[in-house]
Amino acid sequence: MKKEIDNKLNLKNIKPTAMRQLVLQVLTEQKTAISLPELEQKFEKADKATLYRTLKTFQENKLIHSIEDGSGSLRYALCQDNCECDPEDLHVHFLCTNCNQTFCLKDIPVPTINLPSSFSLESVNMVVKGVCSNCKK
Amino acid sequence: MKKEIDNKLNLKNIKPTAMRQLVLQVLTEQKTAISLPELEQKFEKADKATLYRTLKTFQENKLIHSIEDGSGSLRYALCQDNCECDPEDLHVHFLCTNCNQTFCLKDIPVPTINLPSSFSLESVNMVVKGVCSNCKK
DNA sequence: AATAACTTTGCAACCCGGTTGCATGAACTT
DNA sequence: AAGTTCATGCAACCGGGTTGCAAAGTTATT
Repeated sequence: MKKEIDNKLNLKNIKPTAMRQLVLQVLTEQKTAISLPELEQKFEKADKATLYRTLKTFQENKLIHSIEDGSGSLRYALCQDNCECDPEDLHVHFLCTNCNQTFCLKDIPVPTINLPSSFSLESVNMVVKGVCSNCKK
Repeated sequence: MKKEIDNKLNLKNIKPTAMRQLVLQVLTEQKTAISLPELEQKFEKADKATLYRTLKTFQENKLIHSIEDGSGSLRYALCQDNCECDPEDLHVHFLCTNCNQTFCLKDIPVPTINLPSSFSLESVNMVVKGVCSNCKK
């Protein structure tokens, strides 16, 4: 619903332009994390750079998070409601080596790592690769 | 020592060409995981494609492992002696956001993840980002 | 309502890591 | 020595990501 989309944007202090509404729409319908090229394909005609910058603003305002998907490219997915993208907020991601989809394992938080005390922690990227349930059959 | 280098190669069934000896030499001296472009710079004149293929054979023969370093590119480091690159053999990597070096945290194994039973596990890429001890001072 | 100031969009171009095709060259086989 | 196989070097390409810049759209100011 249009209202909800605008709401989400407003909540994160993102001006609701047409483009942004559309992109958020797609991200909302999307069950798996999506890459920029994939997002591009969801539109008839859309400019890569604009989408790129849209994702960037979304990420800066913590509406979405990104992960390196384990195959060299970035994927994006909506954050949980009160996610601040701090290490505690992060979950594990799963890349299916067959269908190439990336799943957010939202209920598997990234395990805590005991870094040497001389290292400081900012974020964690954890991607598990394997075969997903759809492809295993 | 030349002998040791050749030994390592032979042990993994890799024909010890001049190029391979040189690359293994560099990897041995290297304390942190190195990227292909970085490796290129270690030589006066060397072909990217050759280095690329050298790394690839090294990896196929489990002499080195690779990780997505958290900034979109791949880095390579020598495997531990009896590493088979199975999930149990893997360790956590650390990317310093300041000096951009990637450290193998050899004594921190990748934590076990309880995947939904419908998912099968092949490998794990875990990169922690933060500031390393050298840069923290 | 008109102008100025700022933001977003679209296009083109670029960068860079990774990768492949192909021809030459080295090493091993008979 | 001829033939096969494998390694190397060069060039070219691909694709994801990123930037500069000018046009279009918004918002603020008078």
